[in-house]
Amino acid sequence: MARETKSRATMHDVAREANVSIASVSRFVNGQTVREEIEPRITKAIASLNFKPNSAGRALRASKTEQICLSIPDIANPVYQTITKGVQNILHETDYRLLLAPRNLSVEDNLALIDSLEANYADGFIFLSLVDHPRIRKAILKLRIPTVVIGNVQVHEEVDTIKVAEGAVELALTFLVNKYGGEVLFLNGPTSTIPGRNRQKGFFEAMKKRGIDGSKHTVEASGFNVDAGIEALEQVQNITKYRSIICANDLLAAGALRFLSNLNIQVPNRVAVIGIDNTDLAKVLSPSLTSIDYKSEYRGELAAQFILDRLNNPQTPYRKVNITPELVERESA
Amino acid sequence: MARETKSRATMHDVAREANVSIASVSRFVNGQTVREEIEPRITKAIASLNFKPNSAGRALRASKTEQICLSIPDIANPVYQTITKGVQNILHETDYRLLLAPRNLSVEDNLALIDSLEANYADGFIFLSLVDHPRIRKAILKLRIPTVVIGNVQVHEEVDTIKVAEGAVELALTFLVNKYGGEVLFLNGPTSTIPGRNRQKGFFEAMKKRGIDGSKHTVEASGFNVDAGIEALEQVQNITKYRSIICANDLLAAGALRFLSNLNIQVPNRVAVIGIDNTDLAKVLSPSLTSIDYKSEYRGELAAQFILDRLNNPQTPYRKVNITPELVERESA
DNA sequence: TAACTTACTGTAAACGTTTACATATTAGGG
DNA sequence: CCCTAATATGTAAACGTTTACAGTAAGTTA
Repeated sequence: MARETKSRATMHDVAREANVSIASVSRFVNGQTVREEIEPRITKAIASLNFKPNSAGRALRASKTEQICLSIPDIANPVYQTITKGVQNILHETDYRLLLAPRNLSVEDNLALIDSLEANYADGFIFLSLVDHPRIRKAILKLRIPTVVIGNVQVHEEVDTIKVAEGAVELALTFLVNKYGGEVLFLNGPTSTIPGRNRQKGFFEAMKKRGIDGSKHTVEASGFNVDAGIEALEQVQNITKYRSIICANDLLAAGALRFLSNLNIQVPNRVAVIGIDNTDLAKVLSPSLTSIDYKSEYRGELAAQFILDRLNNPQTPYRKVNITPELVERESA
Repeated sequence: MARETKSRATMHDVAREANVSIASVSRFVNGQTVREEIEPRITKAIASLNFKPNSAGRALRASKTEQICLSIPDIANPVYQTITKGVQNILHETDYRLLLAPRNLSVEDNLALIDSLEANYADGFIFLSLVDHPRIRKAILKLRIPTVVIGNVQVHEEVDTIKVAEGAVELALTFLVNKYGGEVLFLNGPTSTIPGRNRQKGFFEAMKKRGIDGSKHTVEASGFNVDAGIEALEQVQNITKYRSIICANDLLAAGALRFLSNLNIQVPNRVAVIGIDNTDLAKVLSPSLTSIDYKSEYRGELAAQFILDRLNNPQTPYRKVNITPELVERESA
């Protein structure tokens, strides 16, 4: 029982069948008007031959692939899944397909990916990286396709950018100090990453305002994941001297909750916990996690929309969006 | 400060620069051997012109896109994220790119997607759907590209298939009855879906063996998500007459934990909970979730590998893999 | 009716590769 | 040193679209 073997019908076949030129078929397929008399002939031929325009042919001639490439550090992290979902929400309404680039953890990963885009397999690029490097910035600026950068990469120039405004950690700190008083611990991710650096900076500055040296109240996990969070807290002596913990993302916060639960430390009565990102995870944890909402789905939607806008009109002025983070209160604080 | 404007170098340019024919450049780029004398000339020309072969040109001529399309019902579900990760693990080692199709919840979604693949934008297709329909099965069989079906769709014929063996629910039931005794409630997802039907069938059969009518102990949620799980349990009268709950996936289980925690019902002391899928979520919930491992990452890896194998050798015999589910014990049961 | 505009159609070239085929070069054997 | 076999190269034709251009038909105006 062999698979259907005869090759696909081409536009030529349709043209012959409809007794019309190939140019007319192309125009019809692309939504231009054709003489009333021939339209049904084309429609019929397309249907009877089950014609679908070959995307490679189109891509080659029109240099449009109808593909958008999305680069994220790690698909295992809910925040990137949420961003991906946002991107999909928008692309779904269009003819664009989503190309999901593999995890880009190192500078080399990123450079290789950006470089590969020169092969013209995508019309647009949404870039989201944990790491930052002059060569990455340079490579992005050299790209010939519309690019949106999500995150606080220092790309000053002609690239659409979607950041989250500073002050998220300050927001958390104020909330915790007002509500509970006492000392606050900051459970950060690796400071070798962009969010690690930025969130630490935010914490230090917020603490400084209160006349405290933030570095004495910070512990750095080896990654932005649950296990790293647990391990980092195991290094902290006398955890209960802290009234609350700010975690640099929801996964670290999940680790913190687990760690505290193992020690039978009540959350939030004894120690309060707050996360950052407000991913789906936050609702599901127990106690449910108070978290700073980074509006990830919206950021994804925005990024996709920016790409589409620029594809439609390359003259669109470059946009720099600053998302305002918001605290979402749940049980853990 | 305009973006780099001169267009990309083509193989022609490289050939001219290296003073060699375009065919030689093509052959060199594709790893065939060339005369020792000209190899450095080509290498140098490629570097100096920063040449990257245009993927549309290649795709058109060689009819190979170097893209694999993955279709999943919903990227918000951790189990599909895990499968996606598995696919990425394998593709990452190759030159293939991953195309993530938008959510395919309805029969129409699926048909439109499968149909669109006729446009030849992918070399292979990994299909994973919640719904089943004769037209879908027929459409899959008509596809001209290697296809792997993940899940219990009834495609008997020439398609690689990766299923999870029946008996997962039986496994859970036996475990719970042996450990706790008492009555068991089955919190299912929609029976309009494939997993909903299958898992229900598994439960009914397992109960029948014990002389019990499973339908009296089943509640059906409106979706495979947390909120649907909570809502469904709210309809159950006197939940504490059950000693344990089997949930059709981890998200429903998360809903169950939340529901029980709201009622201050101790898990597992009063009611035990078990999930299916064993996603990352299971470890993070509190209490951590005992779950039936469906080896999702592995299934993703397997699917990708099957595609690659068939692309390398179309004669590869069709494979039907049956994954054995395993119970992973944690705190919730 | 002629002249002009408008609206559509067809021809043919182009997009950047790969590859069949013919030709040129090199190596090997006697 | 010649003949044959093996290997590498170059030419040119595809792959399936889109689109500039020229041409035709139809409609409008005077």
